[in-house]
Amino acid sequence: MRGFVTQPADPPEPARHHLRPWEQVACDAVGTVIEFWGFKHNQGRVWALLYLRGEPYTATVIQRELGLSKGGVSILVRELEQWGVVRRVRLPGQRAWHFEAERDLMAMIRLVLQARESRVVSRVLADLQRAEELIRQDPTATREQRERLTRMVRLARAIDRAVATFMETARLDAGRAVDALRRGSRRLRRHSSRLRPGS
Amino acid sequence: MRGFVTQPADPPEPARHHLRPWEQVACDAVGTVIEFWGFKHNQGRVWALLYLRGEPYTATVIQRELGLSKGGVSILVRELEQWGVVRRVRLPGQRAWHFEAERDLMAMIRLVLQARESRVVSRVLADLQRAEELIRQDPTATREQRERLTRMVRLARAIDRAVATFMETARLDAGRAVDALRRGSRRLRRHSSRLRPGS
DNA sequence: TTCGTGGTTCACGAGGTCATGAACCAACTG
DNA sequence: CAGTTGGTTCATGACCTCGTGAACCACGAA
Repeated sequence: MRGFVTQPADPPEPARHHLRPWEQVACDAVGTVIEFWGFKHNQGRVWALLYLRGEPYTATVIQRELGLSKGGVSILVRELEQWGVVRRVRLPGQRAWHFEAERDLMAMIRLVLQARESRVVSRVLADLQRAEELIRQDPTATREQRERLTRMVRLARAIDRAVATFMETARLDAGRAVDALRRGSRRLRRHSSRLRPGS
Repeated sequence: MRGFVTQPADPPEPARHHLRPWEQVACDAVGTVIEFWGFKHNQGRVWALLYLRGEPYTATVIQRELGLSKGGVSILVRELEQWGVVRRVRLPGQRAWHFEAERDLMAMIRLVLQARESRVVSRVLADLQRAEELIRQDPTATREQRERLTRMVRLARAIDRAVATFMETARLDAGRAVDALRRGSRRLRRHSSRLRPGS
C-alpha cells in the first residue's frame, strides 16, 4: 500500500517540458559532473539550461522546462546565485525575477574550485597541522612516523597553496593561471618521492 | 523491539582501540578529504592508519584500531586494494592476510584522479559529444546555441586530455607531470574567454 | 574427522540528502 | 479593497549509501 505513492497512477506531464534532445543530454551531462563535484544534479541542469538558452529565464519557465517543483527551483536558483554562477536580474517591464548564467567557463571552474577549497582543503590542512602538533607531545611516536606525517602535511600545504594561487591569478587573468599551475606543480613535485626504505 | 538491536545496552568497547590522539586527527582528516573526493570516509581512515603505522596489518588489527566491524573491514580493504592504494601480502609464518599502504603520495594522487576520470570525466565528455551530434539534426537551434555547446565540449575535451596526459606522464616520472599540466593548461586557456557579446 | 580462526557475503537498519507540494508571505493590478 | 501571481519556507517522504553483525565458507591443526 505504501509503494504506490511514488506512482501517481497518472503521469501529470506538467504542461510538457519542451527540452530538445540535445538539451536533455547536455543538461544531464553537466548535472553529472557537478554532482560529482559535490553539488546537486539539478543545480547543474539549471545552470546548463540557462547557459545553453543564453537568455534570462524566470523561475516558472525553469520549472516547466526541467520538470521541477516550485519550491525546488526557488532553492536551486538561490544556491546557484550564492556561488555566483547565476545572476538574478530584473527585466524592464517584467515584475518576475529572471536568472541568467555566468558565461565565462573559466570563471565557472574557478568558482567550483573555490567552493571546494573553502569547504574542505584548508580545513583538512588545519587538522593535519594539529596532528603534527600533537605528535610532538607523544614520545612513543617513532621518527619514521613523524616523517610520514610531516610528508602528508607538506603535500596538503602544497596543494592548498597551488589551488589558492591558481584562483588568485585566474581571477585577474586566465593566462597567468597557467604559470600558477606550473609553480604549484613544481612544489608538488618535491613531495612525490617515496620515503627512502633505509631511512 | 527491533530498534534495540543496535544498542546492545552495554558498550562492548572491543579491546579498546588505542589510536593515539594525533593518529585520530590525521586519520579523520584523510577520511574527510577522501570522502570529499567521492569515496568512503573509512577508506581514508584505513589507508591513513596503514600509512602512518608503516607496517602491514591484519584485518583484525585494523578492525580493533579503528573500531570497525569485521564485514566492514573486509569490504574496505578489498576496495582499497582494487584501486591499488593498498596491497595484500602474505607474511612468512603468518596465515592471515596483511595489508600495507601505498607509500608514494604522488602515486596516490594519480590513482585518485584515475578513479574519478574513469568514473565520470570521459563519460560526460561522451554525452556532450552526443549532444553535439544531436544538435546538428535540429534546425531550430540557433548559431549561438551551437557555439555555446561546442564551447562546452571543447572545455570538457581539454580537461579530459589534460587529466589523461597528467596521469600518463606521472606514471613514468613525477617531474614530467609538470610539463603535462602546463600543456594542458595552455589548451584550457583557449576556452577561457567569454562568448563575444556581438557574436 | 572436528574444532577454531580468517575471511566473505548478505539482509537489514540507521542516517542523510533531495525534491515535493502545501502553506504562507509579498507585491502588484484591477 | 480583493484577487492574482511570484516567491520562500517547511514538513514529509522517497531514495540511497554505509556499516553492522550474523550466517556462511575455507582451510589448517589437533
